[in-house]
Amino acid sequence: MAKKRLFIIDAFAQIFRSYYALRNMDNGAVFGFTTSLKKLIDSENPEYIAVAFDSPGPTFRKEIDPNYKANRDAPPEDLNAQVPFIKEIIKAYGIPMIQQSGYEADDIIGTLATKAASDDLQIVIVSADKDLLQLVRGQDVVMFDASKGVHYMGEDKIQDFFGCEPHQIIDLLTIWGDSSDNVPGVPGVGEKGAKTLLAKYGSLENIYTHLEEITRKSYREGFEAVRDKIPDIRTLVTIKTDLDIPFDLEEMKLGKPNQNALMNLFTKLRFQSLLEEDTRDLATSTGDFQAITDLQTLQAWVKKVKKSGSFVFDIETTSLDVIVAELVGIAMAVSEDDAVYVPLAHDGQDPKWSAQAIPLLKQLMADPALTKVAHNAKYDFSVLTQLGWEFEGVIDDTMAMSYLINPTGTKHGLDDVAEMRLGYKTISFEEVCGSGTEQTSFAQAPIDKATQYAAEDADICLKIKQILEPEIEELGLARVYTELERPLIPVLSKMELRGIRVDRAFLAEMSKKLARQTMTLQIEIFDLAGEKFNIKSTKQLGRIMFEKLGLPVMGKTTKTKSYSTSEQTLEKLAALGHELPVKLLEYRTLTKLTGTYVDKLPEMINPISGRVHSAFNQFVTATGRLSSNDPNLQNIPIRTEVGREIRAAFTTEPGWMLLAADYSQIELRLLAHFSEDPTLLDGFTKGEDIHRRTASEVMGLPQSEITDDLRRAAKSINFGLIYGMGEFRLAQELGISRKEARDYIETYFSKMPRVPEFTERVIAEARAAGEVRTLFGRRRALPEINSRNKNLQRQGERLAVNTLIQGSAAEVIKLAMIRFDRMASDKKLQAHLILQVHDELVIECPEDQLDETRRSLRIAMEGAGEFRVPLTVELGVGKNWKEAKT
DNA sequence: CCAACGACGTAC
DNA sequence: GACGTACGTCGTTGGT
Repeated sequence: MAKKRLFIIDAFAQIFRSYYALRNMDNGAVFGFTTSLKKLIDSENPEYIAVAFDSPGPTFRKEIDPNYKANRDAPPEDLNAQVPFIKEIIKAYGIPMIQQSGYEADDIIGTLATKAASDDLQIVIVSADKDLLQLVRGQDVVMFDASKGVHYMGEDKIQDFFGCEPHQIIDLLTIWGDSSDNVPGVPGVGEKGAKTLLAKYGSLENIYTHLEEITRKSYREGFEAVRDKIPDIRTLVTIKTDLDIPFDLEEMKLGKPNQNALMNLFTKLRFQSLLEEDTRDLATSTGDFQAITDLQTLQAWVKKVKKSGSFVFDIETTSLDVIVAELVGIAMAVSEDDAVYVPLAHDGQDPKWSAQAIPLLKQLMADPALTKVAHNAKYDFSVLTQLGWEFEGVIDDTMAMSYLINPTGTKHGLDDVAEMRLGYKTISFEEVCGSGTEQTSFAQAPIDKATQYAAEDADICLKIKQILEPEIEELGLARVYTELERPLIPVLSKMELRGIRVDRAFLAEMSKKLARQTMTLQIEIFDLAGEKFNIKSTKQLGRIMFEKLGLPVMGKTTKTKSYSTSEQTLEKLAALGHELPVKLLEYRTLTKLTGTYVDKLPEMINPISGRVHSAFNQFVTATGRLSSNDPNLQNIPIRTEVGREIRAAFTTEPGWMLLAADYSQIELRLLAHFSEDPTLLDGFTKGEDIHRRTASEVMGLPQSEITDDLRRAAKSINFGLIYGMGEFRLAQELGISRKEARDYIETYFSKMPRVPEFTERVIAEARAAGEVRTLFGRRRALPEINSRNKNLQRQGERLAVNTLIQGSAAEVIKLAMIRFDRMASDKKLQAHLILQVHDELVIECPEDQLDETRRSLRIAMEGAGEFRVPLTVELGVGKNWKEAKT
């Protein structure tokens, strides 16, 4: 039988190597150490494993020779910061860490190797440090270096490295010394001399016996000079093998890692690849969940739910589209591993059953004393309210919790969170309903399979809640959760369900006009190019412009070394008097409009409601803004006249009106509030044109003398502050030199010093905490702000400032939405929120409620926060969105 | 045939 | 290398 193996890892050797190999990565040392540990375990499958650490304080060698390792720089601060994580990971793997005050890892390894090596146990030293070769003994003790081609190194390798016999290594090192550890050795004798002499005389002792025979004078003198010091040097280079450390082989037995702890660590460290890898082959659940198909059992469950005060639920439907979705069943859970599924409308089920069951379930949802918990509650809420169910009481959402805990980097789907937080792989929807063309509706799924799937989701959601809820509390996210994100969920649901009316005929007419213009442009472009080609292919276009027609290459090349044909490049070429780029710019504008909006919006009209129901996503952005998709209604054109025309297609029903309300300069007002800059505060308080006011202040001129150019410069800086703009970008923006841009910024900062003071404060706090917090306490982790990569650091600083301002503004408008929704329902207004576009709300209401709605909207928005400057809203009314904005 | 990606462009 | 946050379209690429 083969020997069992004990792998002993030289911790700092591995850590240093990883740190320098991955110095551009955040926590690179942790990542490198972890991956090589995993690789070692996977490829070698060790029976036993241990990690040896150097003692942090002075070692006995230092006492012998104060110069020992005195040449070493202190380890970089950001490496030290990573060590605790590495220890956590080793701990999660259940691997013992051994450290002995006053000794180095080498000594621990030496001792273990000597004590433990036996006929049954082979010691494998994991290190690339050749000094450790002195411990190698036949088959009992070998070295392992995964980074080299040769993995195992035995005694036979000693000749390669040292050119001497195994027993001569210590003598060799004593003579040679070790410059990296600042061990002197024999002066004047280097590697070559040491080897030759040892080969001739066999040992250091024998060299001294025959010292007079040595012909080279410098060698003789060297040996004479250190004769007294030889014992000390020998001690320095000799690895201890007799430390008094306990040795418990059983503890070193490699077991299963603590997946939960690892997942948490990898999540915290944002090691995406490790997270995926570690959960990839996890077993799926073989839980045994029951379906409820009789009234008595259901009644018992309802009773249990009421007694518990809260329950997790998850609905199963026929579609992800909430407008058409039909309810197929509901899963519920009140405690761990105790979930049920109530099938309601599976194929072949008796409709009498759902007629009995649904009222009981409805009653639960409408019970104000019961807290409901769901993952992505907006979906369940939407489907059920669409079907006429009513909700009272708190609805918790584990997706919201997951997002608030880590808004960047990770996904928040139930399956994703389960994998990450529980290390648990759920039954996939495909396993129940098939995939691709084979896919069937959930209603066709057999009830037993459906039960395992649906009840598991409820069970998982409950388990996730138990982990995330305390975390929300601990991370100080309770306020943003309970006051903002949670109450916003039904508001967004209602917005999505309501949708917006789109004038199909108007767009069809517009499409025709644009198609004619596009066709004309296309012909002109082919004419100028001298051939037909695909204008939308940047590759082909680049070839035509820069190779065939020889236009000057100005806008540099892109990442993939193709020519840039961006708007900026085309503008520059157009300015040189070239005709083709002018046509291309027009062509781009028109095809963009048709391709993205004019021809696409009609396709998005829901045949059932006749309206467009775009999604408003709450758990996507890094800052706390909403996002919108299918279609994205947050990037409908407004800057060009032809683009703005598209907004006229967003309309309302006869007898109804649209209201569009914008916050005026909300982000700059927040900048004024946070920085307490007197100029900004005064300007906003007096209702002045803020860009003109700042320009006046900075230039020391009355506002009446501020030219358009000066105002434009001030405006650019004002906005640039929010984004963390540098002088390079400002120069580009204003078409001035870098020096001029730098002067502008300097003058601005000197006249309004509170502003740079504010950004510096935010940055300093973000650096200290490794995260930034918004008005409501939302967090965004910013590991890059402490990176040793200067560019990443700068990036982190910009993100800190921008996230505070953008995120806080997003919170103000979210609160306004909640307030408006509540006011409208309190006042029994029929008004509905329709759209949110970051600083704008669009509402539709009956004409006869216009005044009341308008008042409520203004109050909801302007009163959404108390700041050092007023929040003001610009409010317009019209039959369509374009009209309402003017 | 499809998924992933790059380039580009729209919004705030 | 140089200003933040999103999403959609198109063409290309690199697989199946």
